[in-house]
Amino acid sequence: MKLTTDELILFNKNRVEVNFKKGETIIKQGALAGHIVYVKSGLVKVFLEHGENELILSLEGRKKLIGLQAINSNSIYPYSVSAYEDVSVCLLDIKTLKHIVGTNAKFAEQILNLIIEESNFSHNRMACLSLKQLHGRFADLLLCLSLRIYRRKVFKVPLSKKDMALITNMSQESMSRVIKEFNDDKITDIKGNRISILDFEKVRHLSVVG
Amino acid sequence: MKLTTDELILFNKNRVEVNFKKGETIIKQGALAGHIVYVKSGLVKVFLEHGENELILSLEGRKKLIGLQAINSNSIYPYSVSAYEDVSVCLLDIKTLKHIVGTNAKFAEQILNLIIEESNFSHNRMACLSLKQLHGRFADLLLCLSLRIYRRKVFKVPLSKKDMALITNMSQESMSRVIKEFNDDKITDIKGNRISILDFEKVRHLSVVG
DNA sequence: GACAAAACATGATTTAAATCAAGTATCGAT
DNA sequence: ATCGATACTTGATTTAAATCATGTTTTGTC
Repeated sequence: MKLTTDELILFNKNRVEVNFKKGETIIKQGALAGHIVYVKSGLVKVFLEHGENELILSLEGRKKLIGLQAINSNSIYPYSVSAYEDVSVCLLDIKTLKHIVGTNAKFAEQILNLIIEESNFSHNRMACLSLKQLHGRFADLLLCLSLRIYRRKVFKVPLSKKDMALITNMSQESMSRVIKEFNDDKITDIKGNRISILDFEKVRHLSVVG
Repeated sequence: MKLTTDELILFNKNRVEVNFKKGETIIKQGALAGHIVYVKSGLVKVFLEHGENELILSLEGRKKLIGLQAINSNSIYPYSVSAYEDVSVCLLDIKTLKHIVGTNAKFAEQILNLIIEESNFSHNRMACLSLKQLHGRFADLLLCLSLRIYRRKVFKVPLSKKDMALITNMSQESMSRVIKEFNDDKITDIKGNRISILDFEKVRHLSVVG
């Protein structure tokens, strides 16, 4: 999503640039929100901490705003965010943002649109996780990486197989088997952390049929 | 959620009251959004249509606003809504609402808060569906009905066992067995469409442990 | 009230996927 | 280069829950 002039002005006034190392926590669920995060580079995961388990809500890459949900009454982050690789971000003071949202209706409308978009994305992910099985879920991850994050058919990911298993809500062993099948069927060519999508239509089909 | 003065003024100016019969579609996913729905009475389901399947996003009862996600750029409803029983609603013209959102920042902020709240609810539901198993999911349904919708421990629902199975994403047969177990263990007393929660703490516990 | 049609219950079987188990490959540190 | 640790693979077993199959109860209709 492109940023508007309003948002760019805001950025230039209040930005603090920070780098996070691989594995570091960028946003902690439950903490009082001090800022919204704009990802300049690197891949991050947005996730719910739920007792022992975690549920990954989304992967986000460059040019994404994260933490907008904390612009609410209590200013508590409703999820955690951590870095899959070294990440560079801008931190935007949440009070400033809240002030602008409360006074500039056009700006508020745009933030609203961003959150609605995320809400729809989240609903789709819910459908993916609860209606599809292994192959469909992995196909969805491939589509997400290829279309939303890297915008190519061949790319390197900072994700281990274990990470991918967590994202698609399956066991590590199942992940291994699914990848093997995709490779054997010439749908993908996945070696180490290099992913090549060979048959995009088949991936899309598997995503649809579940 | 209580409505503010602003919202009430809006209501009084633009409301059209409509009744829907059990089973009727109130909002159709993919359609151009003409209005936002305020539920005056009756239980409705909000759901994604996903090929043959459907994924129930939430149950909503009286005093809820539904369809806020359609206040976005393209004004397309991102989900369907239908009536579990005879339902009485107010329809609010979406153009009017959009206009107010675009000009009154305080109002926009409130809508934003509502959508953020729904977004958090939705994330929790995602966690429920993908991390918990049968008993935990059913416990969550009981908590939702008892705390969010009816605000009592004994209530009648317009839901068949099949409906409840769909909501908790399990088969009808599993639903039967889970209910039997809950009744046998004196956690609930469910007969026909009357639900009594006998041991609230146990329900809460089952919801937590999954 | 009789009948068909749903809704519901329950036991047996099957299935998808997790877990368990045992291995190999890869990576990082010394 | 060696060692240990971690990541990954792959087959065997187990498990949760769906499906299948059948029976029973409830509901609505004429």
